[in-house]
Amino acid sequence: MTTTEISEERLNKAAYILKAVAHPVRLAILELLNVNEKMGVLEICNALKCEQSLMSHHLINLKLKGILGSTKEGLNVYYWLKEKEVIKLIKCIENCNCNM
Amino acid sequence: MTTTEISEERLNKAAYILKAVAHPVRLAILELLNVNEKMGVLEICNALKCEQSLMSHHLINLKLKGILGSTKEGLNVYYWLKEKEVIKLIKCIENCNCNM
DNA sequence: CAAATATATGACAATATTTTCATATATAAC
DNA sequence: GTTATATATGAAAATATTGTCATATATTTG
Repeated sequence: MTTTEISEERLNKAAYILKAVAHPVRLAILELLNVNEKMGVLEICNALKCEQSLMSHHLINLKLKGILGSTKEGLNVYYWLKEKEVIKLIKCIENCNCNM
Repeated sequence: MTTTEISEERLNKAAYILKAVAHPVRLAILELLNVNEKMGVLEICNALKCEQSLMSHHLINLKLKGILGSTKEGLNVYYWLKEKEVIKLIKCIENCNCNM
């Protein structure tokens, strides 16, 4: 295995995780769960004005990548921010002097 | 203008910039230009084994968003990393405990 | 000016992501 | 068990991104 291969794999992984985060609704989920510790799906839907099924897709996407955790309690499923590190990505972007 | 609107705009912008970065070749460009100060297009193509036209598209994408700068000197166009802050995004992702 | 070189552009195809919708599943309440 | 509620799932449509190719433009060299 060459150094280039390792590096390529590393960049693939980084891009894969960055892609998961690079969506306005998913960023909003992260900020919400950074503030709120633990929230049910409908709670998140209401807070972000996003339809339930679409929200499920987003939440499962983030969970799959280890960014969120979830637990079922009765009828509700609660999600939380497992990988707090990702909040720094948003802070970092906001420090940038980039154009829209 | 409500707080929610401002926040939505802010998240749209953050997602937009994160998307620009969330690609293995574009991440590689950033790392290369973080180390190299200033590079011509063909130099970058060769270093990253990427076809010229595709590389132009990537470079122009990053430049459009203010992440890279460029200057023409004779036949060559040199690109550099204008927004060094974005390198922190990669570092940040590498500190995360996320899954592929 | 013709030829060579470096880069950009634009249209299009290929592929991936996002959204929607209908429905499935699981649990709780009656 | 029937009904109501919360969430997940999967297919398909809508949309966006990525990659390819042919060619345009600009500059230099002979």
